[in-house]
Amino acid sequence: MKKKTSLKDIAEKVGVSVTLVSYVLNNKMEGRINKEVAQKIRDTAKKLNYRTNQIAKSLKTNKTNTIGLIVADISNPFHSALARIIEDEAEKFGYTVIFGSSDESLKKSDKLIDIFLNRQIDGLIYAASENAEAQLEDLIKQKIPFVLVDRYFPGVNCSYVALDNYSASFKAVEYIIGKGRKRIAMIGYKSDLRHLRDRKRGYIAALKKHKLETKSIWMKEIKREDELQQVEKAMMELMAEKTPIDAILFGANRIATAGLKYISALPIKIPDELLIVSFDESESLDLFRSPIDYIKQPLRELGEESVRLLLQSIGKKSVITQVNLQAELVIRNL
Amino acid sequence: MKKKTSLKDIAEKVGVSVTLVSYVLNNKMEGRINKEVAQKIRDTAKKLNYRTNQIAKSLKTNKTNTIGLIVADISNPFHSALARIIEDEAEKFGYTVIFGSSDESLKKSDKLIDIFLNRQIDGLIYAASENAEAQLEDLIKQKIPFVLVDRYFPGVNCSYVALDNYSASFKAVEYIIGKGRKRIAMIGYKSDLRHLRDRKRGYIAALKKHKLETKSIWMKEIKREDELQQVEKAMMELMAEKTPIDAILFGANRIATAGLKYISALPIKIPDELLIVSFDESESLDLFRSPIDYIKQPLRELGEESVRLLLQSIGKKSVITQVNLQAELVIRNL
DNA sequence: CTGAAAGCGCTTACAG
DNA sequence: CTGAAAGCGCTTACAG
Repeated sequence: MKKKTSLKDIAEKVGVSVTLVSYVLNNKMEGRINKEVAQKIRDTAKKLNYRTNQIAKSLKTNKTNTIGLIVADISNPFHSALARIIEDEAEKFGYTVIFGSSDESLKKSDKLIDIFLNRQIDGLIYAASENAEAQLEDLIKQKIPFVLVDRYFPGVNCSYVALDNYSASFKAVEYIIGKGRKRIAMIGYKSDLRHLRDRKRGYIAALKKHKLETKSIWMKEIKREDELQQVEKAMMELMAEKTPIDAILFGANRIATAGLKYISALPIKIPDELLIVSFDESESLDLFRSPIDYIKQPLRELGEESVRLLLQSIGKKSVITQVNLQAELVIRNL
Repeated sequence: MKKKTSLKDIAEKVGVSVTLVSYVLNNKMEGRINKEVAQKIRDTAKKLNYRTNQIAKSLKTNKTNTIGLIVADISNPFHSALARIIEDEAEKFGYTVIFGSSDESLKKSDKLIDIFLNRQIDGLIYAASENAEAQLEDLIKQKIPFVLVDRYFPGVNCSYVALDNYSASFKAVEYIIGKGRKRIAMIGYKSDLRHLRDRKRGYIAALKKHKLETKSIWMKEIKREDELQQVEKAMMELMAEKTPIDAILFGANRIATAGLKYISALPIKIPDELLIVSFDESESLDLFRSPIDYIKQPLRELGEESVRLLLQSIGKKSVITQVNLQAELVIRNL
């Protein structure tokens, strides 16, 4: 790579000081600088193909205009859709995004945070995983600006933007009940993550409110490993009962995809014999035999708001804002 | 944010020079440094919670250990899956990834490249869009290490890792022909991008080789805007013929998703009346009435190889390597 | 075995 | 209206 041109190169060429070049190229002291000199500097910069060295600038200004984004897995459609929105919103404010996938592992996220902090990110948008409390407290102690997205931790006093998972779940189950279903199951992840627990709580609460049966074997909790087999097993158990279930709520997009794959091989009438509602959008829902109802997360708001909150807390004293957005229930079987 | 501890802080605390601290923390001159002093430096670094300032280091070493990744849209499953693989592979070599979505727009990619270069990325992995030739020549002229992924440009002499799209398409159509189909259509994007043209060429070539009819109205080219409607219109036209088509090749995952949505409302027997093959994997293919055959891209190789080629060309004199990987045809209807 | 010093490419008070 | 100079936090030849 040939040497890049620096402010000094321009200064020498034009015959002025580096200071002046810096002012002109940054549009500072506009009124006070000789128009002609300024123009000459600009022309020369263009001619020499000058490019600001952000690294040098960052070192001096202590600002990198970079946001770190940690999600569980960038290849998960939910996360990549979120990433795209965050990218666009960040770009509006002159920020670039570096990203990493934690695979829900504390160790990996620790490592990512470490790398990101070494790189002097201005702030972090973070879909934290289980048992991240200590890690988050540490970020707070270090006064690193960050905003949680999608996830939240009751014991940790920090900003977040997430779904109101309890209400979303509650609403979905009430809708199912309204359709006359009585034997309603749910498959969710076995996890202490609050947002996932809230989904389960909403499910139970809606059943209780309407005095419907809540059987513990109807609340299936699966591990993330071998998702496909786990969901399959859960479905089999649910269908094996003498009086089978007549509705099911899938607690996440990947569970739905796995569940639908299983059901697609079965001769059940959907939705007549089994009403299905899922969390999150996904292609699978559209292309199943009959379109599946789902709980639509306000992705755009999630992404945009998390960027806005983060930028707000960067620099300024951090006001803690916690947002739980409402979901929309998308009904396709009328 | 409270002041971070620097090498100087450690040096003062221990009572040695900054030089020495730098050496120790970077494991340089290992044999030549007093063990005890070294240990003391390490201990103090840990105690003061020292964190390398990568920005300062980068300014000095002229290396950021950062890769820029530009895809059309990070929320497209194909791209996000690729991004994940690139992330993991880059991480193995100590690189972090910053990303941006170009939306197939030259203007946006120009802007992203500009931003990335200002940030002194060490190299770029780029899924370039139409008419990018001049832009790429410019990168070459500036000696920016970069590798194209997924896309390639016949006139541009640079490294790339992509599918052998011609063969993939050819193979898929031969498979269709082997199934006894005679009236085979294809829907692809209207685009001069070489990899997309190669898919069309492979389709035509296979038909010709087997002396099958090639009707121009069977080769539908749609615009990326209003994909859904465009595909719908194309499908309607194809189905409207007196003797309808008996097979179709979808030229990309989004086209397949749109096409399947349309077909799912139709009372056609799949695959008996219409054999469907699609480029790329996607959930839709699994959950359609009957699983859809597809051309599987070697995503892992694409991602890993692009990182490897890039790292190879960073620093070293760039050897140009062009790779066209073979696709795998995944058959589900036996 | 260790340190003083230059320098990476910027910004910005300060002085004139 | 303009410039000399310090300094951001590192690395690294050079000297001893």
